[in-house]
Amino acid sequence: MATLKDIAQALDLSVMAVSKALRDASDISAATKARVQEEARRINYVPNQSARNLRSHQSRLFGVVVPNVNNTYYSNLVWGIERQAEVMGYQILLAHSLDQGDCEIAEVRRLLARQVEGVLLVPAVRWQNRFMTLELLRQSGIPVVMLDRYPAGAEQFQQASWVVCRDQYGAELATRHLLELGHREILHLCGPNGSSASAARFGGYRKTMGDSEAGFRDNLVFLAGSDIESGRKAISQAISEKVSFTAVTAFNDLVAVGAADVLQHQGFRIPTDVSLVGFGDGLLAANFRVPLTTIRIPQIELGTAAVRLLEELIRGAAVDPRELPVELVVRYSTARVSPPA
Amino acid sequence: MATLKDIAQALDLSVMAVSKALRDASDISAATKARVQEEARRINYVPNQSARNLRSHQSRLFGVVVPNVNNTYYSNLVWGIERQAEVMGYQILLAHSLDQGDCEIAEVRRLLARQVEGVLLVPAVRWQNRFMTLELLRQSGIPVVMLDRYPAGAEQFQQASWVVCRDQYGAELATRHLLELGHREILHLCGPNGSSASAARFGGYRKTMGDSEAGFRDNLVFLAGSDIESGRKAISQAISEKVSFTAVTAFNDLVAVGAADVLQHQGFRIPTDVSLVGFGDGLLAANFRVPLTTIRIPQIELGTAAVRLLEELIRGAAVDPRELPVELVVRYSTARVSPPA
DNA sequence: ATTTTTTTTAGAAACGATTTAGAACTTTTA
DNA sequence: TAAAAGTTCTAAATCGTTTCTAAAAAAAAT
Repeated sequence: MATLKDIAQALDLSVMAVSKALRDASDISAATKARVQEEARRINYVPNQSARNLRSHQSRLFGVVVPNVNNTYYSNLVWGIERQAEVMGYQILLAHSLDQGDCEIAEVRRLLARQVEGVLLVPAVRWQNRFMTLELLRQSGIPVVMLDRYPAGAEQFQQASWVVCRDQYGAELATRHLLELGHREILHLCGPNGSSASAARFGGYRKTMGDSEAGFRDNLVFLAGSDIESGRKAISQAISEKVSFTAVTAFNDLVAVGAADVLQHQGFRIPTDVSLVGFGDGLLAANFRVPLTTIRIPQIELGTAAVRLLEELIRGAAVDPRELPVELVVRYSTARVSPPA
Repeated sequence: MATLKDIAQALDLSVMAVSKALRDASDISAATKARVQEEARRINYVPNQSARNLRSHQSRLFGVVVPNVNNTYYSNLVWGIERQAEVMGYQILLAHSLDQGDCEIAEVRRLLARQVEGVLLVPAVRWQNRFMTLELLRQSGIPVVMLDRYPAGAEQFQQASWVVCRDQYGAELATRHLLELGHREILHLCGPNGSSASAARFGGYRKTMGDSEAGFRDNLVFLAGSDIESGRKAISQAISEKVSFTAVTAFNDLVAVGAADVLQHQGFRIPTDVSLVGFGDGLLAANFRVPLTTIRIPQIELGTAAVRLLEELIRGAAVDPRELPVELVVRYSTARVSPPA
């Protein structure tokens, strides 16, 4: 592999001059720069980032930790992150937490070993110690931006911030939409415990129900999770408990899909018998068996916004967390409540 | 950030001894190792990978280039890759080619600058020069494993290999399935030009049709691509050309979904009027409006197998490309052909 | 007690770039 | 014409680790 030294020798220059020429420094003549650049191209010179990094303490590397890229929601975040990072001249190291705290911290440690300049993190929902990762990052002086969710009390970490969507408002929109269609018995299938997004969406549901004539009743709330299977289980439980309902709000599209699956198998028609609202608006929502009414999250923007925040943190600025807007997308899984048979 | 030196000073040892102790070298006493490891933990020591890499020429880094992680198919590959890489002690740098040759080569160059020990690549379908990337990698002495597709003639690159699925066989399965259901007029919606996968799947379709009594007719073949929109366009063209057909084989699930969308809008019922087979079996296939009969690709295994091949290449072994098995998954988008009205 | 062998630790150099400081040369200014 | 200023390049030190070589200490053998 060619090095600066090779170029320097070929052109009878100092290594320094070559280094500076390639970085377009001001104190190198245009003629020399041209010669150097040509030679560099000729021998296919690729700078050694490890050496550069070691000396300059600039890795131009971001670490990204998501539960799994398998999930479209997270892969959209990663996509947004990578696109924006590339624009700003950074590359990304991708790691998976599997939503487990111990994996998360192990991965962050590995990222730190690579001298990443910042970390983008979808915090694992299950922590043994909620702040361990943030604490480690603080100790290392590495800023972090969380996406999608964040632990309550994260404000105390100066080098941390987060980008989420307006979860509570989104859930309010969803619930209000159902109320306006005449539904009164509306289930809520909660997301995983320990996720601020779950809490916020549940909060939006509870508030809207409480403010309505329907009122909030906690026997209409079921713990699901964030995947299809959890949606199946939750709705099955609701059915087996013989709860009466005409509509369902789900933590996300996958939970909605799982619920829809079971409902249809049990003979409920959607939306004739049961209306259903998802959250997220991934590819699946629009193309599901019955296209889902859902709350649209600007997933890619979540990623790009997070990188922008991270850059500000790196520059030492104090940044406020951001909340991105959401909107209701009405498709075919919701309809006016049908009069009781 | 704590360094080896800090530990050495605290324990009154040489930097070397500490370095070796942490790597569990054979010529350091157990007592010293214990002391060192304890101190390392105490001060939260994280080794500097850049320095390590610079000196030892081992980055323990793989570069991964996919068109976009947005696409579930590719994100599944990335997931498989990362999982296996982690097992083998490697981290991954993720980059996007957008399926464009110039992006691809630029990204590979950036990966090389990071001293990656190997590259995993889904080659862009559009090359200005098909072998440019492989050539660059050969020059740099970095092995590469391609996934999903590869340029014809790639055998000449000793440090390159690839992992694909049995594309041709899969298309044969799909076509035969339709023939067995009594279909004779079967469309094929091709994948992008320049992809070996497209060619192989088309080949499987052509062979099976040619061998059957139905025979192969090229007016039943339409160029689509790899996304939903391209599926829409291709089927629209088929309809506008007034081609008579009772079944469709699509390059992948997304193309199938796009086609189904248009078909249903135009009043065709699936599978009553038109049978449809996808390829891939992503999340969407099982949960689409009408659950798709499709060819299952072991996407995650594709990723893990690729990493294993890459490791062999790194060890200097000559490896043969791999073909992973596929299987037909019958759902609800295919049915016996209905007698002409 | 001396030599040999084995175990354990230390020193110096190196990896490939950048930072800092300053030298050599040219041009401008007084 | 000498001093000041600007331009262009160079030398040496350095980043944090590992490799290579060798020295010191401990244990075993004579």
